[in-house]
Amino acid sequence: MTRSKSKSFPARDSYHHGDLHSTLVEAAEHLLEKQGLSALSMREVAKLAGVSHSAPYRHFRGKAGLLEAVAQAGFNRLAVMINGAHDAYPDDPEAQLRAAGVAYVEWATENPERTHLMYGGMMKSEDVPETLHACAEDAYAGIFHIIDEGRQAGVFGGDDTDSVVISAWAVVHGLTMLILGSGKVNPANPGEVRQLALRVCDTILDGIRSRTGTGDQPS
Amino acid sequence: MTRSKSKSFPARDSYHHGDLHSTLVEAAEHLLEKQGLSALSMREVAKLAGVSHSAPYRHFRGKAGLLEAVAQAGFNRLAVMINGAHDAYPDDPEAQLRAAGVAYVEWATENPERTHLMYGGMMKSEDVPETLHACAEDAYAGIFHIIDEGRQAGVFGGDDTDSVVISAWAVVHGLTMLILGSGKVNPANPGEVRQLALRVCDTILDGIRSRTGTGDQPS
DNA sequence: ACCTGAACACCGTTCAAGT
DNA sequence: ACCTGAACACCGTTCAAGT
Repeated sequence: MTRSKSKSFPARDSYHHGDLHSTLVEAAEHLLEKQGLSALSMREVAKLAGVSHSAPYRHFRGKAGLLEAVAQAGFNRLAVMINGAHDAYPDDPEAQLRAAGVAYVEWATENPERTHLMYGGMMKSEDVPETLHACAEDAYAGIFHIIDEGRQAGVFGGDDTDSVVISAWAVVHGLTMLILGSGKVNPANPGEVRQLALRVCDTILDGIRSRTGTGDQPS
Repeated sequence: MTRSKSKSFPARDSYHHGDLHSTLVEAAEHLLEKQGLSALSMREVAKLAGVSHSAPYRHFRGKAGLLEAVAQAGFNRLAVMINGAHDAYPDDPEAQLRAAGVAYVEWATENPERTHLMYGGMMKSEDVPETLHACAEDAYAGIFHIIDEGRQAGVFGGDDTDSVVISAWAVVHGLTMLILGSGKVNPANPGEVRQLALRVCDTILDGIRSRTGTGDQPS
């Protein structure tokens, strides 16, 4: 059982590793979800990737740089999910928002360590790099797009789109944190997670729906 | 500048330390907010408290135990704030909820590292101890109390109190995480934080207000 | 250009020994 | 009962040297 070459992280066929950069990111994601952030060591990641413990430093600016790459990948995934929800329900902003919310909560509760990482659980907020903010911005833009279209169609109200977006994102993300942290809900029970997510989405929809109900609104 | 005895963490006057337990918690809180979680070491906490690096192990079950105590203190603080908001606005559930929400967001943005710690950013969720859940439960009970009274008074609607509580807590906590993690808002600008918190509270209040508006509701 | 292995300073934790 | 200091295994990071 000397798992020196696992299926997911194959050994290279030469002195140089073909694509060590992404191999390291995958290894880090794997160890992160398996052992938790506090037990994640650079040396273990390198060992799992099949290289010496100093090799990663040619590809990332230390441990923080590697974790930053993992967080970025998470935000990119989020943006893809949100845009997918938008495209799946054309001309139905409520359904788009519900689908995006449920997908977010489901993914995040299935990948708790990555989620915590993405929201800065391990770096002093001052030195969170700008590239990470840019990735979060992409996901934010997806929600903004859904809500902005919904407001133009007269489905959603609110004074300005940004504050509606913030409220919508906040409930969904807050629910996720409560599920992960409270012990009141078993994250491994997909039905319960989904039901909670739907309920919370409905509450926020009740809060942001246009009050006129006619489809047009005061300029 | 050999700050071997600071004002906040005074040296003891004998071989035994009078109250090392709480001195260590205070030292940990201080270093946590100053340097961030990843830079917090047990040895530094001990040095700041003025004892040898092995002394803390008589009082806490390792580093995890010390951080657990810090997180517990945070939840207790939260519960006090929520109950304070309740008592400050008798018979006005909307004002109670707004006050609790704003107080929460303000405290959490001023103490970002402690907040991340409380929500499990550094422990595998499986082994978050039961005592921590109990403290979170106290804070949860405070919100529950406000919303339950509001529902009985006909101010709030919803199918069951728990799901309303979850939505309310989620927006507020989610907003906090967004402020800390997004870089879109400067947490050091109290006016902006307060304004955002109020807007988000109003959105959720719009979502949970009773639809009858008369003060009584179907049993 | 990319990877290795020795080296350094640090860390968490334990345990016999001191007061 | 509480605290110390040496000890151990580990970690992040650097750097001359190898391919």
